[in-house]
Amino acid sequence: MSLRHALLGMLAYEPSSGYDLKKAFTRELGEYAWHAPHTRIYPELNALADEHLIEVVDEGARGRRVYATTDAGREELRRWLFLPTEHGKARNTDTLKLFLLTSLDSEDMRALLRQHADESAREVEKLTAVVVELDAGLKPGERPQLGRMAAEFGLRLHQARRDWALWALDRVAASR
Amino acid sequence: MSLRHALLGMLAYEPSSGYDLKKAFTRELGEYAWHAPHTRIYPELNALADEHLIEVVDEGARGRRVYATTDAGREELRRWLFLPTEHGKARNTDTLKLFLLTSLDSEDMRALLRQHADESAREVEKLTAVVVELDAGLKPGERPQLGRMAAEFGLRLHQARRDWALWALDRVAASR
DNA sequence: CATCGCATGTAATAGGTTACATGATTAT
DNA sequence: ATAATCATGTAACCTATTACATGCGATG
Repeated sequence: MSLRHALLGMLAYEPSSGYDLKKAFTRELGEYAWHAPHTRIYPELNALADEHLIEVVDEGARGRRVYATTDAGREELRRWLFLPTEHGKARNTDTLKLFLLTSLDSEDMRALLRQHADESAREVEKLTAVVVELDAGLKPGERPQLGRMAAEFGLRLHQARRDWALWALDRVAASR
Repeated sequence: MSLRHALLGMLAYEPSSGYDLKKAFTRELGEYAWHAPHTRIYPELNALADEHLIEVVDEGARGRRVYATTDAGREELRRWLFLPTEHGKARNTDTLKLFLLTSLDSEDMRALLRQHADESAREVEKLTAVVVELDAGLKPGERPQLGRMAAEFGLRLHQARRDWALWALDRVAASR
């Protein structure tokens, strides 16, 4: 049940409406960490509010409700964040596809590795540009920004994926 | 619906029983790519067999059924593997935890980054040992092994995570 | 002959996806 | 006025988790 903690964390970082959160999920968060459609976000917000882990701090036009994490919510978030990593419960489609490569014949395998290397290389380019842009507008002494951390993380992850794919291509070529 | 493709791929790589697959899911596959409990594996195997994407190739003691991927199954697997990566649908608890760091105060944040860096460093050590062992027993010209590819991938991923956490620690220290 | 691991399953519940739905406000 | 976007929801269906359950075969 990570969705509730994602919401708790995002609302602790910055009070937002369900609609705001929905948009955040379509950005960095949905790309690398966690995705949820609005049809899950709204019910979960209502449940969290019922349990007093979040609360309405503002109401706007069109029934807009801005939530923030309560003290109880922050405690629950902190508890969850410090929980040790659970092993052996991965669920990552991209990684799965890389693993299943070995069930293809060599030609298909090379083609797919090439595709993965190219895809990751493109992501590296894109994220490098994002990082340059973010760093240009940085004021010294500011608090660490979610977006900057996320971009750096994505960058390093894609570099690793790209390098792995190139390594694997070499390996397939060598074993002919 | 990645589970069916995970099964299709594993059975294409090597014919196995549901019990064999269950064990594979608790190893590399479940650690990095995809996890499923036996209560999902068996019903899905039955569904795949009904659709003639896999078939029983052997029966053993205690009702053991060994399945293999059919030609139709291989086609479906290939189609899925070559599908372009879907963006913005991530679901990765570890990465989520890294992102939500920024909602903690600086002290907690440093402690958690330290924890993540240590955890990844331990994984790097573990996987380096695995890689050394696998390479020692390698015959030249053998077909690329699932385990070796997986270990290398995990190794590079954890190196990237560790380096990111160390980078983030530096950054938090600098912003004080 | 007891215990451990093999091997598969059902049922209840929780969580996630997709399709459908509605109304308010802002910009053109 | 009209379209686009804001803002939230329900319902049906599918997928996943957890608890419970059973019997066979090998090993000591």
